[in-house]
Amino acid sequence: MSEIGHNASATDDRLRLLVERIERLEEEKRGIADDIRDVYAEVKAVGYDARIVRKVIALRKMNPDDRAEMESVLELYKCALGMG
Amino acid sequence: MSEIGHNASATDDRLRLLVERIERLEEEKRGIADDIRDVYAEVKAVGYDARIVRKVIALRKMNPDDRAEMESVLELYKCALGMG
Amino acid sequence: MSEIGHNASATDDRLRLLVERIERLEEEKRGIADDIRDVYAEVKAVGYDARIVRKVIALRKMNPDDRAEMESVLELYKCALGMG
Amino acid sequence: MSEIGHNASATDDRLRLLVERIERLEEEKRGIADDIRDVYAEVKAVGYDARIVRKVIALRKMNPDDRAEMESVLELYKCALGMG
DNA sequence: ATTTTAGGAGTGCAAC
DNA sequence: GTTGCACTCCTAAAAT
Repeated sequence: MSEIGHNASATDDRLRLLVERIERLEEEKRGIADDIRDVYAEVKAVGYDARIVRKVIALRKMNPDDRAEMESVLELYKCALGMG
Repeated sequence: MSEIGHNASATDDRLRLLVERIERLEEEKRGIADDIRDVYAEVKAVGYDARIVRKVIALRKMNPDDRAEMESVLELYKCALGMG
Repeated sequence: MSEIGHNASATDDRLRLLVERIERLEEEKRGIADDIRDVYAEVKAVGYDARIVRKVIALRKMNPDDRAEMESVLELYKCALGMG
Repeated sequence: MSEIGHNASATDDRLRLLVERIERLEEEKRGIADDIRDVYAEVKAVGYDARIVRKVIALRKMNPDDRAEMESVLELYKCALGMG
């Protein structure tokens, strides 16, 4: 049983270490998410519309050509639907 | 026990009925979601950009004043960030 | 220009029809979601914990194999923490 | 107009700074998400089932009371279906 | 290539 | 009214 027990323990430890690494990283990630939430709170506190700031940030993530294309297609569809 | 048994059954039935009503409604909802998916497939099949059609539909959901306001604020922020 | 105008209109109509179909379906979907909300209100009104009812319904959605797997994972977790 | 111009610039800078802080934090967050992905790759490489490891980690996140509640709900579900 | 799956974003609801 | 929570949807990665 000692052999088996030893092997099982080694396996358990390896799994445990991996799990703990992931959990630590997830905690860091959560911390950063909290920071982001705080900044959005500040955005709102100083009078900006957080929802729109989110949209702007999403737009900034796109490359300029894609953004221009998207915007022009959107205009096209809006016109087609009488929303111009 | 018959009293308790009877009460428990009545309670179980009431719960079961509520659960089954919810499940039936959820199934209906899923069916409609599937239909929507199908229409988007058709949107794409005839050459439109489904993602942008989604955006247009979201815009149509807003009342015109809110939409105008949102669009103007978005422009404002874009200019503030040199994305004009 | 009449040709172009005609084509453009036909295209516009096709888009519009698709959009309207989607909007009608989304409205139906919203109606059903409202019905579900009502049933949950009733669930709560007669004394059940709506949150737990949600969990029960989620469990009922799972197939037996997944449920069995989930249970074995629970055991695994307990063993890993010396709670076996 | 210089006053107004100055104020506008100050406002713009404030928005820009907030946006840049958010973008930096989001980049950090993405970096950590990548690290997590790497650990899961290692989990798999040494022979564990990453999907089950995910479930275990999710279970470890729950507090004991929630876990106890979940278990009792499982029982409830089984009873409701005559599997008690 | 296709299909599934996880992660993330956005939306709406309820509780405080 | 605001904050947090739950659900839904969408996108991007992974596996087959």
